[in-house]
Amino acid sequence: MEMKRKTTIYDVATASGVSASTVGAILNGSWEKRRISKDLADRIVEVAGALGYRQNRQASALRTQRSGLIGMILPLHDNRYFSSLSQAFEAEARARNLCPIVVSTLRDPAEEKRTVATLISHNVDSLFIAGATDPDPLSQMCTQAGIAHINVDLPGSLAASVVTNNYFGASELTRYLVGRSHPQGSCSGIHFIGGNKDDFNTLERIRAFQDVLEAETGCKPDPDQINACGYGPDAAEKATRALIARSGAVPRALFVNSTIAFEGVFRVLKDLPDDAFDHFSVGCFDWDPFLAHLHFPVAMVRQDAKMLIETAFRIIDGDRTEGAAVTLIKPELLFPSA
Amino acid sequence: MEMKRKTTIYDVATASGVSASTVGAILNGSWEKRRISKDLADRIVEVAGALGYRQNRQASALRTQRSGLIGMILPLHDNRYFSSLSQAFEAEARARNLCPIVVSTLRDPAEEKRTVATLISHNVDSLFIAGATDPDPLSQMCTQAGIAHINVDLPGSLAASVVTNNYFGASELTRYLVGRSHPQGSCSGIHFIGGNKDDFNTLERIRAFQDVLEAETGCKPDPDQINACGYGPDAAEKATRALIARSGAVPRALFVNSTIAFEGVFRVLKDLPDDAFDHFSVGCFDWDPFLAHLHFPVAMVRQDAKMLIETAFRIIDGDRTEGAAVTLIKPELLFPSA
DNA sequence: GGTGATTCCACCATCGATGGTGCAACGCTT
DNA sequence: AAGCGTTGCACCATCGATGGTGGAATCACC
Repeated sequence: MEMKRKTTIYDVATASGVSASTVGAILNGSWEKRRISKDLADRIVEVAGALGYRQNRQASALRTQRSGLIGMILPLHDNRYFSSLSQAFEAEARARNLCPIVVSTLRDPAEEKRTVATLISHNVDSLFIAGATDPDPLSQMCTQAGIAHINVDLPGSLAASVVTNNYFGASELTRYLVGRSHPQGSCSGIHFIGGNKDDFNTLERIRAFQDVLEAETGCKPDPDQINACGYGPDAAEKATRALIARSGAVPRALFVNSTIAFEGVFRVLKDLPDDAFDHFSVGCFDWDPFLAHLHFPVAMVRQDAKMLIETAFRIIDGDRTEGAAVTLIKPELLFPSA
Repeated sequence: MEMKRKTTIYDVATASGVSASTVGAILNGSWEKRRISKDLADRIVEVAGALGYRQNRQASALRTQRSGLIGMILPLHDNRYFSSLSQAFEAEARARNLCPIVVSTLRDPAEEKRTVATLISHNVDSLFIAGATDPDPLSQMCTQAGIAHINVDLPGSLAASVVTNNYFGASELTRYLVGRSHPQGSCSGIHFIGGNKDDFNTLERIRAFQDVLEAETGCKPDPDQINACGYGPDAAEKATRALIARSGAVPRALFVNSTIAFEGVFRVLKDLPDDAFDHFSVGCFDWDPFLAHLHFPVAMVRQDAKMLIETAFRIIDGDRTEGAAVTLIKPELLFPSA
């Protein structure tokens, strides 16, 4: 069973007494076009099976300029939203008979460039740039290499983008929070926590937060009600503690900008007395099944990973590099009915 | 900026008036061995940069028999444990200058085979088989193709394996649950939910559950206290409801066999009155940050993804295909102190 | 100046699959 | 039987990078 070298079409050819090109044509399905008899085809397929032949994709790719690989970069795997992007990406790739390569780049622009360079070297047939902190240079690299690509989750200006309608989701979430807050005329005590101000999505959500707050309460939120303290639970925890320490009380409402940030916020909230939540409501942009069932209600905005990916594929398949259109995908709103 | 064909070493060669082999040697770092002057090397590197040259890995792979790709299959992405395996795998791959390909196979043996066949076609330099329902046939495929591989998370009999010490983790978790249950002399009312009886890990955990239950209470658990109702929240939810309906009351303790199953169990528990948890304890094999802070305490066993992957790499790097040794990795125990 | 040792680079076959092209062999027509 | 169209397959160049080998040019030294 041990084999030093993989069996090639030449092995199959000599083993069955036909030419390698014939074997190749049969094994890659183009045998009818090459008018090879079905009898021969069947025989060769059998021999190939017996010899354990498997196509060498690099040789094929070298010749045909198609690798059969499709790449996606994203910030990290260990996150419900991003891993559901992976899952959806994979399903679509599989349906197209492509081998998915999903690599996380840890929100590091340098790592993003390195990774894209690697994927280009491996000749991915197309590339999904998801959640890249700096998508445009990546677009340039792809364009120069002639690789079809698309931005997902975060828009870029040099390629088509498919992103969640953050403004819509954040507006609705803010509206929900304001609706549960008293007194209605004030916007103080309603805070935004998490995310990064360099991040387009966060900016959109902040914009919605501010707009809705002002529209609903008639009061312009103070800058220190908005704390884009980064990703990561630790920063969010610290920010939440500071918030409570500063105001001396629990805020009226919190808009938490990711489940990751929520982890940190939660470390604080879980220790509060139960009655602290009587006039306090919390929302989270992003979804986690357990958040629906904490000892206090949490409103969530769930991004539609499947639709994001499907839409992106539809655009890439269409192959129209028509500028840098941005397609918005509506998120799902999961608000406690109580 | 638009480019129809990627620039090759030949383009760089003609552009700079040297031979392609010289360019190749310079661009892949073997120029010193080939005694090429540093002056020339510098000049070529510059030209290559200006032309936007990127190595064609398929051509390189075809020639050198090393693709620079490394594969891992796993059941699914959208899960904290598996996605942390991905994350750890990627870090190690990156450190070795390999491009990681992680593909989920949805616990489907046929999909596992198809995926491994694809990865072999792409000539991955080595393959991690994580959580495969049927690892041995995959081992055979790899062996025939001469591809180094290793089982992770679930052991196989044809290759080295690195798996969590499930028996240890489940023993400790069961001991914890029993220790909080009353009356101490009985084992009834302590249930195991989730997982699959075809799954080695589940079997190990059940074995530990039974052994510890018997050792601690002196009573052999009834078969219907163990319900490996599969993965997926829905089945677990149904099983939990049935359990409560059957016994007419909340059980004394639940051993939930994954966070996914926990989602289902939780849908039931969250609706129970608070005093239902007075004499009720819950444990979950696998970790989730939010589980630590529900309105009732949850003991968790956290598998050490980083150590699993690092150990597997160490074995693969060592390259000793010494039979099918199984290396056990201790999980972390996260039990509420209260 | 001649011989040998270096230095530095060019030439060329090779990896495996692919597809354009060439060409026997066979069948059919008149 | 000559002419012509088909059928069915073989031949061969090619994709881009790599590394063994050959050899021109320069240098050292007697």
